[in-house]
Amino acid sequence: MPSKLFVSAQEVAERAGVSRSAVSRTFTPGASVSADTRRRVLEAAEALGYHVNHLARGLMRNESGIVCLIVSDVATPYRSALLRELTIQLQNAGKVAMFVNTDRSDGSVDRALQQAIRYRADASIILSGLPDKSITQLCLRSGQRLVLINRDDDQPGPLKINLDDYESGGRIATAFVRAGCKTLAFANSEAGTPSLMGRERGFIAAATKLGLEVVVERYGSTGYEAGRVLAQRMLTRAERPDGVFCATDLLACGFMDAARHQFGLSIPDQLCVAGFDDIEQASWSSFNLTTFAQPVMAIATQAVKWLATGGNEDEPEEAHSVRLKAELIWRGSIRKG
Amino acid sequence: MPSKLFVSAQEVAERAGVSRSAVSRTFTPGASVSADTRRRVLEAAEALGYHVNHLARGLMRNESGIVCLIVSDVATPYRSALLRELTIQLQNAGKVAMFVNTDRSDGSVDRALQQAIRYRADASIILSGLPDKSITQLCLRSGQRLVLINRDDDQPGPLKINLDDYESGGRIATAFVRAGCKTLAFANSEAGTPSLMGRERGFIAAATKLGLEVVVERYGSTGYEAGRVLAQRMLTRAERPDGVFCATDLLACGFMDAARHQFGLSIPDQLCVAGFDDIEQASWSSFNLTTFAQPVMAIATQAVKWLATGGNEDEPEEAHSVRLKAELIWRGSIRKG
DNA sequence: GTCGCGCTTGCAAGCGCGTGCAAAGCGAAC
DNA sequence: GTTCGCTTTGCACGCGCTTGCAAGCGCGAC
Repeated sequence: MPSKLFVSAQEVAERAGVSRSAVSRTFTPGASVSADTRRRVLEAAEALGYHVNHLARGLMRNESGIVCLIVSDVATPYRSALLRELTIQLQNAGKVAMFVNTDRSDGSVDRALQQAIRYRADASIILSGLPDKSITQLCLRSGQRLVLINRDDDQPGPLKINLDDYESGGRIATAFVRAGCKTLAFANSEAGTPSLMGRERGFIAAATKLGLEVVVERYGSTGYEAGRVLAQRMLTRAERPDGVFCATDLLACGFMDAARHQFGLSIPDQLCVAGFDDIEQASWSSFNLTTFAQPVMAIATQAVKWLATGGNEDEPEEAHSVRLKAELIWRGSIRKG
Repeated sequence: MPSKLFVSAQEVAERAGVSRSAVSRTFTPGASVSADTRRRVLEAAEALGYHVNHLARGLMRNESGIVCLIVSDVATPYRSALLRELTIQLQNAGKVAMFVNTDRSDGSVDRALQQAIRYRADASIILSGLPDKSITQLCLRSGQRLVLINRDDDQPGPLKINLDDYESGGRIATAFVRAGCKTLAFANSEAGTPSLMGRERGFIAAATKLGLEVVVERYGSTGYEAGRVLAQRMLTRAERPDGVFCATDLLACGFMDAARHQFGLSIPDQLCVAGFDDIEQASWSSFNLTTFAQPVMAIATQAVKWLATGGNEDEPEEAHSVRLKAELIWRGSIRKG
């Protein structure tokens, strides 16, 4: 318990020889203060090291300026990239990011949202997991905005930002066929989130339409290790696939490493690989991975814009949903058709 | 401006038929409430969806529960790993993490600290950059704890957590010599932070003592691309180094990729490489990098412990400084001696 | 029956701030 | 000099909460 030593508006007022209201108004954009008063207040504030107490301000204004970011696996390249973009844009919008880490345990997201409520966050952005419907309702009733990124929930109210996962799956299938691949495969994790499943379904559908079957394997998380295991499973099959779409770049990295170092395969000559996310490592020359770029910046922009505009309650539900396009980044892990 | 719809203690009190104080006490650990009252309050709170307003609580208690994390380059593997560990441990300690992104611009860290002050953060943890002395003082005067990680500042007051960078440099020099390396080099960035320079100096000192000279190059940031450039510069020298210590793993990854794919060198046969940080990618089979592990967990533990114990003002200044050991992780990028 | 003790409970003050309201100040217009 | 209109200023209240204080209550001991 720190002794209360933060300097308050009262002290500034006394030093500047004005009323406390004058101090308050000086730090409230748009309030009516004469140039002279403002100057004296600012001088006193500077000298004393005064900074407006946003806790108290939030109490009055009923608007804390806090936005809660709810996310698991922060240390993952894609997640941390998105996080970075979000925090930067939030800062530029005058908000401050509060950060809650979730694990995969039940109710973890719910607890995170309760934390957001306790701090009266203006909004919460959910990058992982799905909250319980009741708590979502509580948030919305409390006037808290909600953004779901790649979550694909059907509750009305939150802003939902999604990608064209299904179509991307289709696009890459075509690319594999053009490259002359005969045996396609999809390497997925067991997570089974809507985005991952969308890619899978789109890939299978397009391949089928093109007259090719797709082998699907699902294992573990969306990380590097799972990619290695998937490679072991797939590359030992009687009919070895020669075109593999991995649900994420990390899976692809693990897959490629195993394919090359354990199976001695050459990419893209003997095996074509594609990923999804366009994490930094995808561009490293060890991988040189053809992949889909998550429009991280656009996602963040959309999310922050929604918070800023204060999105009307009465606008049509369609307005609460945004679909962005994942851009295909062509590198060297698929043969040129 | 959300209409005030958060439910307050008052409403809970009315519904439960008790006074507002009773509600407050129910949610204050250690306060005196009868089992019966507590039960009725909890029921009412549950029904109404009440959550204590931590903004108001912070105002009274003069303790917000907020800890501010100040960091640049969040999307970098090492940073995000540390961040992850910190947020998890903070959460377990009942704190909540507030997140401020800094760029490399002047005063960026100072602005971040001001943000921390505005929200009356109980503490700030600085992972990047260095604050101005005046603002550090202001923080301390205001009763805010400060933690500097790998920052090596000499101001008294903050807790300083550092590694044995110098000694690590020495250890790896020995390893190179044992592996039979004849021409050593140190690949550094231009950042020139104390930790990077410590590794450099320790490496040079040990190598010199062992009778070897060290070529030093510094370029760019601590990232992959800089590693590539450094490889280009170093591997085209007349006397090509055969043992290279890279200041960070990312540099090492870039260096290795260039060495293999551009110069056709085989690692560790023709070239030994070591890094620092032990980021996840270091363990990938494409790199299989011998490196030093940052004791991320221990760093976080130390930082959080310091916040919890409320560190006495009057304890000796030495207690404000912690030195941790980086563990050498032996993989395959250095020949066995 | 009375007293005293310990646990509960309500009252009220106050944390630092924003803001409506009315009084004050000031200059221009007549 | 008076009036009008606009800007600036201070007062006082309230945001939702914690907490010291004193009153209330139940109960066993005498």
